Amino acid sequence: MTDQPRDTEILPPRYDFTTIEARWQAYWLTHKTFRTSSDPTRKKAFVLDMFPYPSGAGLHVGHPEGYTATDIYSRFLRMNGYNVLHPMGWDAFGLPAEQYAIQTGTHPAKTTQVNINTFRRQIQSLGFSYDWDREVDTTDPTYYKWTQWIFLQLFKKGLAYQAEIPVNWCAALGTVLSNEEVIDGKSERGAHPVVRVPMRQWMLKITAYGDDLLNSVETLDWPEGIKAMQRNWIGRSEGAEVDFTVVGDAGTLRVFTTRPDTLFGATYMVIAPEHPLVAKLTTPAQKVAVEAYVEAARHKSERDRQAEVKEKSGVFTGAYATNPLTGKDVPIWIADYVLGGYGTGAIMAVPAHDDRDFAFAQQFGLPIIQVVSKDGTRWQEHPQQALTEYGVAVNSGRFDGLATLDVKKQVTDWLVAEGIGERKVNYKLRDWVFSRQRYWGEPIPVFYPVISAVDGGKMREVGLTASNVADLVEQGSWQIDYTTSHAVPESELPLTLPPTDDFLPTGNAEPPLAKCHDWRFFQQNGRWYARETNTMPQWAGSCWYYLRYIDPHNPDALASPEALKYWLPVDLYVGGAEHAVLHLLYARFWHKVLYDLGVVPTAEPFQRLINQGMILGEDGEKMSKSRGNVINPDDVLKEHGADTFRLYEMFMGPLEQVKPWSTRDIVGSKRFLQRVWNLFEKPYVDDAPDAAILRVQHRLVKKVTEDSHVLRFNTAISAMMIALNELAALPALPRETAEAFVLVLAPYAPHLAEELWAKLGHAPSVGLAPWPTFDEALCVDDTIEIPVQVNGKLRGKLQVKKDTPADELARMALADPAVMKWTEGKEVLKVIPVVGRMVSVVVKG
RNA sequence: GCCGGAGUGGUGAAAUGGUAGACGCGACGGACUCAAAAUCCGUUGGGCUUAACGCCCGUGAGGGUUCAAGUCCCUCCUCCGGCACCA
Repeated sequence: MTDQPRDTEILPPRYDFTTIEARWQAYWLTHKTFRTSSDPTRKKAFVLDMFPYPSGAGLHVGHPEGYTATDIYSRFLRMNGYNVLHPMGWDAFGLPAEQYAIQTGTHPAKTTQVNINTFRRQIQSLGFSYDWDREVDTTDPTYYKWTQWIFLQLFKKGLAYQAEIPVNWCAALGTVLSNEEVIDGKSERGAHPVVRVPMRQWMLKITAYGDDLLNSVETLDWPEGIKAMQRNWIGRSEGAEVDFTVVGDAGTLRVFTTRPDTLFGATYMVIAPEHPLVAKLTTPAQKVAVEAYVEAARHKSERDRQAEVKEKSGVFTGAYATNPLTGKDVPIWIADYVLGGYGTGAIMAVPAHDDRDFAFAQQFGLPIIQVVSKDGTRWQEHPQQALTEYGVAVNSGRFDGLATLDVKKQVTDWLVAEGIGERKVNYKLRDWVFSRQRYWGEPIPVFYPVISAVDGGKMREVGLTASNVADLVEQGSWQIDYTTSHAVPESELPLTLPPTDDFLPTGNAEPPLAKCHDWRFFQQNGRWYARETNTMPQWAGSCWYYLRYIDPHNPDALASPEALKYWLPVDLYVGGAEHAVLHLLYARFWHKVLYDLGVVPTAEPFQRLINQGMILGEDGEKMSKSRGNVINPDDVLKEHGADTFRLYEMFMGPLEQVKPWSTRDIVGSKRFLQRVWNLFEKPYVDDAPDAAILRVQHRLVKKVTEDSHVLRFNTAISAMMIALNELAALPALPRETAEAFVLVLAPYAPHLAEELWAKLGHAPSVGLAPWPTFDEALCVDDTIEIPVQVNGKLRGKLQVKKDTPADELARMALADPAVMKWTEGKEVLKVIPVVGRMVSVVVKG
């Protein structure tokens, strides 16, 4: 082994990816090869990745998948003359850094910087063509200045408000979570228990944009599934609110229904346990039972409630209300299958035509009256289930025989005319709980007056320190007047986080910032004020980062209007489907607010969206530490190099598809690059390629061009492999063909392409060289093979000139011996020649 | 239950309604080598066969449209993702 020195005269040098990749990565960085600037004279493309949260675990093999796709696309567009904005940044506020800080005592700012550096190094080692001068970091005060600025615009428009509402409190995380962050009654992060408790919170009125967010979903070039999820989450439903008069009491009980046509079948009513009228409606005889039920419902977790979907629970209040259509009195029940937070928190129950009401009525023996029928006939027996589909009205007095849609309209008209109801649209979407009781987030730029608990006057005491004020507030002799919120003046932004070491949660609902007295309390014109100590959720920074990329160093605006006009909207946005609701809905909301303010010129931020499919472990399961099936990108890079890694991830299958990693298969991509290297070790000739080689070349360029346009990178790579297989057989390589090959390879394996481009005698960078062209006519062989089918089965093949006309094809097909075997003695009914494609013969007998 | 998406060789996959399985992996056979690795060449959907020629079957199941269906239509099954007491 050791006594056999490598004979460099005979063996071609191996493809040395380590040296090549280091060389070109350094070149691109120092020369800022891919730096971008606005240029209104050029066509633009904004190609965006969902920026990562820089976790301590480092890059995952899932990250490079989307990043490689956008990088190939960006490089492809650049070579095709586009001015491409392709940036990267860090979504660096958030719970994990803070959790880590709590465990280790390391300040989150420090952890975050370390993690960002790791991520940047890893991302750069993949050779992506980002414009690093545009890197953004959501935790940078010059960045979050504008996050706070946007919050102030929301505040001024009345879209940010405080409310004392039941929120999703997660004790383990020490913070509240938005509805979107709670999955199955547990926190999205960490799966910790979540309970509903009332707390003062900052809210964003996303519901004000419900219709807008819903309607413009239609204009987006997004995957159908994501659009459906957005529609679903917004959950618009049209119906009516109806007043029922409570018996023996002048009051009314208002319900929301989407089926006013079934009012005749409303045989009882249900109010939520949280409903404000519970106490008033409950009769003395039922008081004990109702109070016990309400108390039990309050202590049920979300999870408990969901566990009993099949089994309903409830208690009769003792009260009755009058059905306005039938005039009959119906009992009012209280049950937790009616949600306090949706509609009016009360329903009219129509057990015959609603599954939930049916189950409840069955369980408690309440009457079930059919008022809709599929065919006009009535049930002869007790029904087994509710009929929820539309049909025609029965048992509905003057509406009998009318179709459901007509009954809906007429009943609603009647309710409106009588003044006991109105048309109403409801949304599942709730306002966004925007405050978090954590340290590592953007401070909410709001403050409140500190007032005396004794006389309510504003404090003018002199000679006090912030600590004194904190003590007085603690003792309760002074109070913070949360009802009077003042915005921090825009000129004072950013309101920076105090650099405290005491960032641990307080153990109760009070945020860590409350402990920073010198930051929290300040005096102005002799009066004391207290800053808001809640911070913003992680989603805030990611709601608008794509805008900052457009003009990242602008000190006077989040971005200049000219730059925004040039670059918006994002032409391609690639990221994981896990952000289908949260990030994409929030970002769209902020964008629409900014659009209404005239800050951004488009109604939607992300015109086209693609979700890359998850990369699974080799066992076909989701990668996770506990399964031990995690592939570390650093290891792959070290062993195979960045070009191989990129190529393999794209060759695995369609971008959108979920696919398992295969350590075995990746060698195929590496072999390909090695063989490309070997190909360019051949001598070059300057003669024009002959027709056969020219055909290989033009087919290659055509296929890669077309597939790159539509992001079908797997088939583009396959086309390169096919071309390589053909060219590898040649003794020498025509220069023209060699150059075309390097150029189409460049977006996919950029390091190797730069190396070969230099080897061909060109100056860098191949990434900025013009894309090669192809001639459709040169892609087709002069003679082509035409299959002949007889009765749908392949029976023969014709070798013909490519332009052979239809009648000639038909004649040749019928004269072909292989075909004649199947037509002999049979009647030829029809011959269908398709020029350049095939001939189909139909025979009988 | 509802909403999305997908079912093709041993395997990742490919196929404007027009020769199903390109390309890659693996496997098998061969070359090179003392040998191995690497590399190169060949074969590789299943079955039948007089095995050179050739035939039958085959894209989750069943129907339909068409000269022609993996592709379009209907019914069903399975898997994946999301939502789920929202009246």
